[in-house]
Amino acid sequence: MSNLLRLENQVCFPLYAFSREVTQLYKPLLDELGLTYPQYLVMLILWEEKEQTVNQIGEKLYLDSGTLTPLLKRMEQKGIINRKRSTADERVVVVSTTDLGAGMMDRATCIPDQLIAALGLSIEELTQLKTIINKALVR
Amino acid sequence: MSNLLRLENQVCFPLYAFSREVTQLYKPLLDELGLTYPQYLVMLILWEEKEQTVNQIGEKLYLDSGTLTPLLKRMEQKGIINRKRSTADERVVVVSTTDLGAGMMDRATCIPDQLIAALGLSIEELTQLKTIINKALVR
DNA sequence: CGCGATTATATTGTGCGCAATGTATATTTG
DNA sequence: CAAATATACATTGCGCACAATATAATCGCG
Repeated sequence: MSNLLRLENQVCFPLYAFSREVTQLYKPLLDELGLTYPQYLVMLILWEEKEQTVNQIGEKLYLDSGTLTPLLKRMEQKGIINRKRSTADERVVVVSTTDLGAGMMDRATCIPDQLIAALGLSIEELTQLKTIINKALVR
Repeated sequence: MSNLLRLENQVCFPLYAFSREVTQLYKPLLDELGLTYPQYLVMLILWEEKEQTVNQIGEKLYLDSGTLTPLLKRMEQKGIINRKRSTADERVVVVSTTDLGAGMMDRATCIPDQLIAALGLSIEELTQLKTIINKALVR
């Protein structure tokens, strides 16, 4: 068979497997905050900028409303974010952290370091990884 | 706020976004075969070795029966694989390609090259990416 | 102003991914 | 050999992802 079709020769399979692996590495850390990984990404955005529309969140995370609407509703249920229609434009839903959600930031500050340690890659490797991936993402 | 919590400073977010992006790049190519990306990975395994147990597939793809059982049933429905209990050990389900599934390999040979082109990364970058990720995966 | 086009979000349906649990079959051990 | 244990797969339930479509609000253009 074609060598290129061998699983061991795939470039994208390690990427796919590693991405899931990383989510698993986050899990024990995020469990303490009661967040999933996509929910954590939303919180990162809201900790930076208190008010964001669904659209803005979607553009930053490359996710559409089919994913975000139910995800944000679950976060609202947990009491960590608010969702309210903009009065200026009734189509827009503005998302913001509640006090509870804002207060979680302190407990999250240790997560990046813990995760980097769990990955077991050097800073150079991490930088290379990020550089290569960002190059492909930007296109 | 902590610099490490900024979305733009995350290492894992680009990985997560890129992994999904790559699946989207595969989509038009795999649509012609009627496969999803995880199903394509299963076919790669079966094209290499005609008979594989659910367990062997799971170990190679890092997926459990909760994912594989329904996925393999869908592939069986499409008529591209067979699932049958081993007579030697009734617990084991042996998966193999049908003639239809085996015949799809020819049409798949062009996919790796097309995908690499779509990624827009140099061979060196692809090699680096694979090396770094594999190092983290092996641990 | 009115109406077609655009925009923002929601809904529906399908397919993963994974934790937790169930069930049947094998294997090990006393 | 029987009971305990381990193994292989299936099932259930939940949370993403994403395509396709729906709905409502706004915008732009004549």
